[in-house]
Amino acid sequence: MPKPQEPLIQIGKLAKQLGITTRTIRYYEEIGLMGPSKRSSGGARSYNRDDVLRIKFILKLKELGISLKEMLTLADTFDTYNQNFDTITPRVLEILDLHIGKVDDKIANLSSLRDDIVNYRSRIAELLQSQSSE
Amino acid sequence: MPKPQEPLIQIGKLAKQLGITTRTIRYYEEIGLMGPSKRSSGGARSYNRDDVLRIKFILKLKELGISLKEMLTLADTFDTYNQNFDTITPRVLEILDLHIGKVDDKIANLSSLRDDIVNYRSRIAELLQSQSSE
DNA sequence: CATGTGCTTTCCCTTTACGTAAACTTACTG
DNA sequence: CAGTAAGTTTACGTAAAGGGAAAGCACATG
Repeated sequence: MPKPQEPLIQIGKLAKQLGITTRTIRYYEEIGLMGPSKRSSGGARSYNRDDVLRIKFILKLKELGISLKEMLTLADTFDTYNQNFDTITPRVLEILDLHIGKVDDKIANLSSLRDDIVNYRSRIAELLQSQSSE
Repeated sequence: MPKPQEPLIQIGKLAKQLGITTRTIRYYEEIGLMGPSKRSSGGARSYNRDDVLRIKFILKLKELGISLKEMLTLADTFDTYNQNFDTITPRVLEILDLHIGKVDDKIANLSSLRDDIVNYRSRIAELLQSQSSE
């Protein structure tokens, strides 16, 4: 039986929806971040909800500063993990912990830098203030 | 009179101290992030405390994800600001506010992503748990 | 049926932030 | 004085993440 009609979307619409270009989506497939996409009868790529979620996830990780290459090794591990659950999962946990640590570090750095900038800002604002009152 | 002996340092030592390469330091000068460096009689670059601070600041901004090009425009604005204080300072405040906003956004995103990862992690850990108890 | 729109692949181009090698000085050191 | 370590400039190379153009299908539409 034919699958219950999945909502499929074409690359152009998807790109517009995500605010990226079609090139980017094809690029992610090209380097193996996406796995070969299903095609319509005419050969056009089509994406379902899972595919969309995956791309969104990639974009999120990217925004975080994780490189596409790093994502690839993560993806590899997850794929392996699908095959023999027991042995590989601890490794996945390790990787996740490592990334949590990295994220924590980044947050801390950003916060401290934020403070620096705020201080800088108020020093300048004070200067302006004292000037105008003379 | 000769300046009170400033502590000067050569490029190699400085690079090692900062954990970067000499190429990087020369590159920052090359693109105008650093201004032409003073030279020893032999022509070797030498850096004082201010120079070192400046490079450290650059590295900090870089770690934050600000591109060298963005830093250049920031530097431009600050340099202009040194010349006619009154007119340019509001613009500097604007830029700083803008960057504070960006940093806030990044922190928020990272925090939410951190939560995602942590949740993911505990779901996997639970799976492992329930498996081993069967 | 011509035309337009959106898709396809292939291929070369671009930017960022340096790496790296070549060829040459300067300065110390045995 | 020969050697070596650290510096110099010039210039080409590289990895990452796509951009953009060319040439060709597929499908809808006046």
